[in-house]
Amino acid sequence: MERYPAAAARRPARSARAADAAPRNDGTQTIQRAVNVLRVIASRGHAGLRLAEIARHARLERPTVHRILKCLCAEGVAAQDPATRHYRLGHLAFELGLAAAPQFSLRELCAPTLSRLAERIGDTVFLTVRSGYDTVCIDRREGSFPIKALLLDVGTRRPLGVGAGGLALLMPLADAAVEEVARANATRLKAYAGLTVPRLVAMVKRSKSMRYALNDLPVTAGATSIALPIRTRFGDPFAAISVGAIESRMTPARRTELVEWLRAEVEALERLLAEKATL
Amino acid sequence: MERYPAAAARRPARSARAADAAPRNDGTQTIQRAVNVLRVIASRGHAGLRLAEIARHARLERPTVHRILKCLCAEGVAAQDPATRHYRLGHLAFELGLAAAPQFSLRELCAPTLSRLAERIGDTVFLTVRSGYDTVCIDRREGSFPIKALLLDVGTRRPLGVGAGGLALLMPLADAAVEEVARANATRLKAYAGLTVPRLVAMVKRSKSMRYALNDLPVTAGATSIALPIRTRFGDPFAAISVGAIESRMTPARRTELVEWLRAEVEALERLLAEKATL
DNA sequence: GATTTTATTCCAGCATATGGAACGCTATCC
DNA sequence: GGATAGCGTTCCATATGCTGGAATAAAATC
Repeated sequence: MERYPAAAARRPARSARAADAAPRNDGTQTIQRAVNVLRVIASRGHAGLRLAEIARHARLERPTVHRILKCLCAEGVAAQDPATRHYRLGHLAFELGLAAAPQFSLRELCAPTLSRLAERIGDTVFLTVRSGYDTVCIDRREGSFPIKALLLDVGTRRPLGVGAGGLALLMPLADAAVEEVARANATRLKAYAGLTVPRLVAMVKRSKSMRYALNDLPVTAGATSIALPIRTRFGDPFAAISVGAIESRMTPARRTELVEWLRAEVEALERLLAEKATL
Repeated sequence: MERYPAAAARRPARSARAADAAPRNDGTQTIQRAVNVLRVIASRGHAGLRLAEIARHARLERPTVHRILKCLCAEGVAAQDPATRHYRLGHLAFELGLAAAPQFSLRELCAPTLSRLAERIGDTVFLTVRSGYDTVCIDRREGSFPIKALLLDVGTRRPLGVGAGGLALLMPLADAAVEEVARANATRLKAYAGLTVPRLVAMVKRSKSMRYALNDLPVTAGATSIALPIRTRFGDPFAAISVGAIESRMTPARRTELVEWLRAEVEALERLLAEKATL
C-alpha cells in the first residue's frame, strides 16, 4: 500500500560530517516520523492497520513505530482496537480537526455547489483537495440514482494522481511537475490497479487534451469518474470536483453533458473565490 | 548541569497519565511536547497565538517550541499567519480530523436532539465532550432569539470544569475526583473570571444539589448557561448538552423549564446509546 | 502443534533534541 | 526619538532521549 517518499531514508552511513548530502540536523526527526505515521494511519481510514504494516509504509523499524504509537495512543491522537490490534486515529485527531475547521472554509463554500450538482446529476459528487503529494476527499454528496458509486469516503487520503480528482489536480501543471509528483508517488501507485508512473503521465496527458479528467482504471470495478480542477486566480489548482458513477452512466455523450455542468459550477466557484481573496 | 531534571520538574501535569515524579524514559518526550503544543494552539481556536505565549502555556523554552513549531508547520499540522506571526492549526490537522470523524459519531447521533432543543428553546445549544482534563465543544445549534449567546465555537478546548458543560461533566463524579481535576487545571482556571479551585468545587457542589449545572460566572458578561451531563450505561459522564442565553432569559423559573426539556432529551439519548452499545 | 509472522520489551550507544547565550527586530513608553 | 522591554530566530556544546538490533512473548497460519 502506501509508502511515503517523505520518510527520510535510513540514517546515512556517516562518512563525512560536513560535506555530503544534508545531514538533517534540525532536531525534529521524531516529530516528522510521528506525523508520517499519522498520515499512514489516516490513509487507511476507518479500517485501520497493524503495527507491522505501518512500519513498512512509513519505512521505519518496528520498535520505533511501536514506541511512537504508544505515545500517540496515550495522548489520544491515535487509538488501538484491542480486538484486532489495528491502529486508527483517536479522539484528539477529531477534536483538533474541529478546531482547525473554521480556517478551511472551502467545504462550506462548495456545499451548495455539491448539492446542486448531485441533485442535477443523480450520481455521487466529490470535493477533493491537494495536500502535499496526497489528495484528501473533504466532502461528498450522493445523488438520487439507486446504484451509488461511493468511491471514496470523506477524509480518505490517496496519492496525488489517483482517481479523477487526483488527475484533475495534475492537469493544469507543467509536464515536469507532473513527472515529479508521479515519481514521488511511484511505489504507492501500484496499489491502485497496478498504476505506474508512465501510465499516470499518459492519463494526465489524455485528460489535458480532453480538458477534463477521466479515470477509467478498474480501481473500483465497474465505476468510472470524471473531474475538473478548481484553481486560484493565479491558476494554481488546489481542489477538484468529481463525479463517480457506474460505467453505463458514463458514456462519452453523457460525460460531455456532465463536464458542461461541472465547468459552469467551477467557474462560478472560481469567481467567488477570486472576490473573497481580493483584499 | 541539571538541565533536564529542571525541565522535568516544570513539565505540566499530563492528562490521563500517572503522577509525574517518575524519570520518564520511554523515549517519547518530543512527541508529547509536540502534541501538547498542538493542544495549546487548539485552545485558542481561530485567533491563534504567538510563539512566546505557546512557550509559556506549554511550559517549554522558546527555542524548543520554535523548533517544534517549525517542524509542525513544515508538515502542515500547524500554520503561521505571516502578518501577525500567530500560529494556528494547519490543513493537515483538518484533514486528519476528517479521517477520524467516522469513528466519533456522537455528533451525528446528537444532531437531531440539538436541533429540536434549539428550536424549542430559541437560545443557543451546545454539545461538549470530555477530553482528558479538557472539554471540547463538538457541535452547536443557534435558536431563533435575536440576541445569541455564542459562548463558544465548535472545536474550542477549555479546562474541564469551566462553563456549564464542564460543570455538568464533573457533577456525577465523586468529590475526590472533582478535586483532582480542579487541581490539575488550577493555573488555567484563572483565565476564566479568576476562577479558583475551591470556587470551582463549590460550583460543582451547588450543581449537584440542584441536579443541573449552572454557570453564572461573568466569563462572558451578561450571559448565563445551564447544562446536563450525558452518561454511559455505566454512569460515566462523557458529554454534556448546554444552553446559553442572556441573563434575563435565564430566570430560575425558566431554568426549571429548560432543565425539564433537557432532561427528557438526555434520557432519550442515553437509552439510544445503551441500545447501540449492547452487543 | 509446528512454523511463521507479529507485538513487545530491553538496553548499549550515539545521534539527536535540548536550552542557554547571543543578536537583531518590533513594539511601547516617556 | 531614544531608551527599554519583549519577542523571534539562529547557533552550538552538551548529555539526554531516541534509536534499532537482539531477544522474548504472543498470535496467526499452516
